[in-house]
Amino acid sequence: MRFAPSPTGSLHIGGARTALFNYLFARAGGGRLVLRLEDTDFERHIPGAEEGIIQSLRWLGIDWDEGPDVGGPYGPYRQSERLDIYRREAGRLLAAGLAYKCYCTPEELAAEREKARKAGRAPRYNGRCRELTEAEQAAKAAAGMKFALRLKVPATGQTVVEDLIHGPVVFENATLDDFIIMKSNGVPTYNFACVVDDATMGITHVIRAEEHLSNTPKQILIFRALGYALPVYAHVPMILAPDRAKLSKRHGATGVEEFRAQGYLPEALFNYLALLGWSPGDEREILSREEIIRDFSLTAVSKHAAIYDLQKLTWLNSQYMNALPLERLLELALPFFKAAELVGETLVPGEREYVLRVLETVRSRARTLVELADMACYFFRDDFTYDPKGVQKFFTAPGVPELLRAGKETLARVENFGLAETEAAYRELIAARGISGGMLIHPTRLALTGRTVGPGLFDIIVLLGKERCLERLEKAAAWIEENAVRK
RNA sequence: GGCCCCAUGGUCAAGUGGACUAAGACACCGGUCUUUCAAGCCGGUAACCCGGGUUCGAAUCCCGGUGGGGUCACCA
Repeated sequence: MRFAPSPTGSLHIGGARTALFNYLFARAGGGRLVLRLEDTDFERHIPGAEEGIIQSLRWLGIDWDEGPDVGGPYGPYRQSERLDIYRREAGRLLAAGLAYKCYCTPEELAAEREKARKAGRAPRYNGRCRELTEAEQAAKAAAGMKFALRLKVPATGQTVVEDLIHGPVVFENATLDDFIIMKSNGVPTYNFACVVDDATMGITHVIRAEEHLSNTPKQILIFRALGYALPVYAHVPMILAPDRAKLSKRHGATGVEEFRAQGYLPEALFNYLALLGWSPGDEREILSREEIIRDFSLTAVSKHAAIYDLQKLTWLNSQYMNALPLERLLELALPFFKAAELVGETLVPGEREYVLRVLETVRSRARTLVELADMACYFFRDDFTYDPKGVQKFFTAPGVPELLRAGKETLARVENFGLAETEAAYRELIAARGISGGMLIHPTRLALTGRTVGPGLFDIIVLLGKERCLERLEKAAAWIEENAVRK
């Protein structure tokens, strides 16, 4: 099987899901997966797109057995490097009389189409050049006119696509026209290059998005003309944006790279994408790569398009954030921590252990790595500000600075700075003052973190350590006095 | 518009003629836990597009509507 993107942009989740299904099918059935770049349109070619696509696929954990970057016995794997192969195959068709030269200009054809559209007819090529005599052809060639190659399509009969997901899909040949297989610049069109490659690369299964279903009869006709055996087709349903339309840039972040930047985990996206159009048939939703590979089957793929749901992806992401080994989470989170300048380029001795402890206490609250870095912020930096709403709520009562200093003194006296010890000390202070726990705990959290929400207070206290707690409590007390916060 | 595909809650999705008084998940709502916020746990609202057939029996099969999507390039 193969995944064949064109380097005209970044990999969006629709393409990623198609790649994923190819990958799953290959790995489940012991087949080979080949990555092929369809880069015959040099005008839409975007420099760097190929690298971006490869990077996105690898980040997701999808790998392939043959491709432009890893080589293989059927290379090259970029269509732009296979032009001689297409020309050779096209030459065969021409010689066999299965294709012919068309001297019509793009302008003429566009005019024809416009006329057909106005007349309410389907725009079809009229086959004008099909019956050109030798003499007429020679004349046009002598005049230096450029030509494209068209395939002779039978005017009658049917072409049937035997699709693994949809079953047989029948197309009337009469609805097709003599389409172009080689452009006048000597470059093949998509359908032709695709077929030649699938045939010469030994592709047995073509798994692609349903938008290609209507191309398939044309490709089958080319296969037959060339005399190659047909692959098995499976057209997977499309992924639609929440407005039910095909994915496009106006739908915001739909690229794999963007999800990555927003702090989604490859494990979560992999799992989510697999669930879009496929299910194991039971109630399991959180599945490992191995489970998915083991249970995946094309016949279990649904027929209808799916609308992706960011909320469910986010939920899955949070599930993975909580279930992954801490070491793995650290690896994934580190780039985000570095970007937020919570840690430096390299971790100083002991820092790794500290970060792991932070992750452990914070991760159940974060749904993405971006949120994680944000929530971990005050464990690494002192330069936070106090949440204004929190200030209103917890810093305005009279006596708060004094209370915070009392808390400071209390903590200062704790010998063994552990969870039980610090809490016991604080509870004692609360009891001695005859106040409710919240009256001390909330201002303390705000003083220590700048926030009103977060992990349990004593988890924070212990993790920050005595020294920083005392500093921050004093700093907050002074801040309140300086800023004369009053109700 | 022609051709093609599709149709179970807002979304993903189980279901392949009787086990359907239609699973499960996300989201939403309520409760519980609690120093806050999450997480967790418990519970709730919510669906077979419509109309005809076939059948003892239809979410499931057939036909027709309707709706949604895709595609109609010397793009891929």
